[in-house]
Amino acid sequence: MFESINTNVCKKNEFTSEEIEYFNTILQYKEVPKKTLLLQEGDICNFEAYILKGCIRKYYINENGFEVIVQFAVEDWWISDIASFHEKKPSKLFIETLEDCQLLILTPETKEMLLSTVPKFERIFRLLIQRNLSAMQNRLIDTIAKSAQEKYLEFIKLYPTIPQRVAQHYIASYLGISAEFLSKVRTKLAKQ
Amino acid sequence: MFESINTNVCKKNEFTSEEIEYFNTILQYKEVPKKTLLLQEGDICNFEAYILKGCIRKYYINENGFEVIVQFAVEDWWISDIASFHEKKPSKLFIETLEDCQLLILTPETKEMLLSTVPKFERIFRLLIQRNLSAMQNRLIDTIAKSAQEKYLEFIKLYPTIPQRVAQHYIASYLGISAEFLSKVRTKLAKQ
DNA sequence: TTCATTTCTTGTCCTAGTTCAATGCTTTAC
DNA sequence: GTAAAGCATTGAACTAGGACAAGAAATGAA
Repeated sequence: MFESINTNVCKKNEFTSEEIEYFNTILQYKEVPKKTLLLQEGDICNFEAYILKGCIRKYYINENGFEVIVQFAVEDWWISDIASFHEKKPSKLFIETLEDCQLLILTPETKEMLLSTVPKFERIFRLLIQRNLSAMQNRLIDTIAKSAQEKYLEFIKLYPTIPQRVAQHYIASYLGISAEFLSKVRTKLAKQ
Repeated sequence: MFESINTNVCKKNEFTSEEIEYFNTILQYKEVPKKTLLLQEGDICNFEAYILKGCIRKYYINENGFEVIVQFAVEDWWISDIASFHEKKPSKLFIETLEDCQLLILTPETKEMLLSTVPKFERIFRLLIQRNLSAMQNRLIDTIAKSAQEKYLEFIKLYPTIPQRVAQHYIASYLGISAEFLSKVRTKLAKQ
């Protein structure tokens, strides 16, 4: 059960087997059916979830009811609202399972225990956030500088498995274009 | 000279005066004239700069020569390409002073020294990145979900001092709209 | 003070992408 | 197995914002 998280998170063998074992005892296994809201606007996010199996979306609904998908997460990704989790403040986001999911959970308490027991994990999580920030920055740049078609091609190149798993209108919402226009882009591409 | 960085970075008095003093000896003071490139695409970013005085922009130029401003930074902000800095890989970004600047610099070496000597700083820098990530996420959402006028109003609300200091076309580039259209938005707002 | 450079504005025309509505196609739920 | 709901596609009409061009205003350098 822990193989994937151990190889993914503790990649470069900076950890002793005791440390990894401790890490594994800290994690809470959880199964969640599809279409479950793990977090709602206004809640304080009390988890960081590593996905063993399944697919999840994180999204924002603005004052006009307009929905923007902030992140898709599949196997071996983490999902959380970090700001809400760390600062214990109400989230502005929703997190919903799109498929039945198997998760490994850290809570604020267990994460705190982990970090104070094995401080080397600080670095792991900092790298995680850092990579997140880079990815978010690249996405912002693409959102501003690229056409709908370019964004879609970039998306399927970067996340080739996701289009097969999630409804197309979610991808449109992630890319910041209308579902109808994405459909038109796709038929145009198919004709070439 | 160090007052502002000490109150800003070490806010909650988690540090002893020796620790703060050590922090200050680590920082390198630097003056840079306006219109200086601190980082170019392809360089490895070797600094995290805290701005004592001045104004800086960080930007990306895509394959079509299209420019996107990723960040403005003024007094009491940090600026760097974190990904390039930490992973020592070539940057895709440019960083340029817009005014004469006074900076306090961390290099990979001095930061490493700081963190190994006073590990509590790990937390400070993690919080910094975390807030950065939140801000970037909000900006992405606004970029997708808001009209040009809404984005501009949001911008001047969030960063009221910046419009007086930087050329308008830079703000347009930050917002992801053309300079001409921003001008039209502004004249429309002025008429109301 | 002047000439040059950069920035801002305004107008015209154009297009990428939106909105709305209709239709058919897939899932899902009993 | 069928009804209902959710999805994807297509077309027609519309619009926010872009591209280009030309002039005005501001800034700066000598």
